[in-house]
Amino acid sequence: MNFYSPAQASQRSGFSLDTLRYYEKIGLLAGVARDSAGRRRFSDDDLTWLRLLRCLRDTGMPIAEMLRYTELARAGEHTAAERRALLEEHDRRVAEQIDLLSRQREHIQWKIGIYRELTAPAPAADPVSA
Amino acid sequence: MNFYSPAQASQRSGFSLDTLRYYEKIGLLAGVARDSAGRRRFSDDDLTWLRLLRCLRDTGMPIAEMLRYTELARAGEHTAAERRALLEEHDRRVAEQIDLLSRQREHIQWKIGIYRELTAPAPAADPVSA
DNA sequence: ATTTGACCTGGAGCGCGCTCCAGGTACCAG
DNA sequence: CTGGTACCTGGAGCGCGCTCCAGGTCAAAT
Repeated sequence: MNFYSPAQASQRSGFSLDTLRYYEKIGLLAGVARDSAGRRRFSDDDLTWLRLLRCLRDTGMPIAEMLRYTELARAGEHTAAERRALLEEHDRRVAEQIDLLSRQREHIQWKIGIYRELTAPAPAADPVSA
Repeated sequence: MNFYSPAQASQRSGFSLDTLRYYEKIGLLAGVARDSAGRRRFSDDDLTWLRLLRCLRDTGMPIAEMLRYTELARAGEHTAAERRALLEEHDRRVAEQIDLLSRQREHIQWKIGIYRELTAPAPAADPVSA
């Protein structure tokens, strides 16, 4: 069982110190241990949980929904099916998101193509070289 | 040369009426024609421009940067290289974004996999059926 | 003994991107 | 003439997700 200081947890999770405190405050992160001076000591489990939160945030899940998931997780094994459904739903949205980005990216690249023709030979990607 | 009412422009662009007015106010959309009563009449060119804005927004470009692009576009042909650079930069970010989403999606799917084993036979995707 | 630095708390503030509202105008239908 | 509807304006307000701040505690280093 390793323990991590707030600074280490921040670095490993990619959340800022303030965000870690905020997440604990709103209930996304519970039961973080404290040392005698009241300072947080994050466990490996905490970090694993943070990695999941990071994943959900990165993929655009709103905090309210992460909270829902968190509460289900805390409620016990019998909520597993619901948690699974929640993640599957989210996964579908992520797939759509990727799809939209890919399609819009084609539009961008088509536009870039127009500029490539317009700006002719293309003088390397260095605007200062001239 | 077709013209479109605000409602039509909204529907075709996917931006709300308020957003269209807002975009015009901040300068993302300029030179929209008006009828005798002062109502906007969007042209095909306006809609083409809106489609580009929609594309940039969907891919996460901040408004400040769209504004920059807009100003370059208005400044004339000689800014083409800079506009191209801007889009290429954005395209790279979009690629990264897609990449991140794809990687995080794997994490989600791995997690779903765990729930699949946990919740056993999987009773079709219908939480009400039981 | 004091300084430094990492951490604590509660609560205010912020940046973004809209979204809503009040109050008004112009046109069309009955 | 009366509604009704679609639009107009300027400006206030909002939801989200942090982020910052003031004022304080503790422990190790000098």
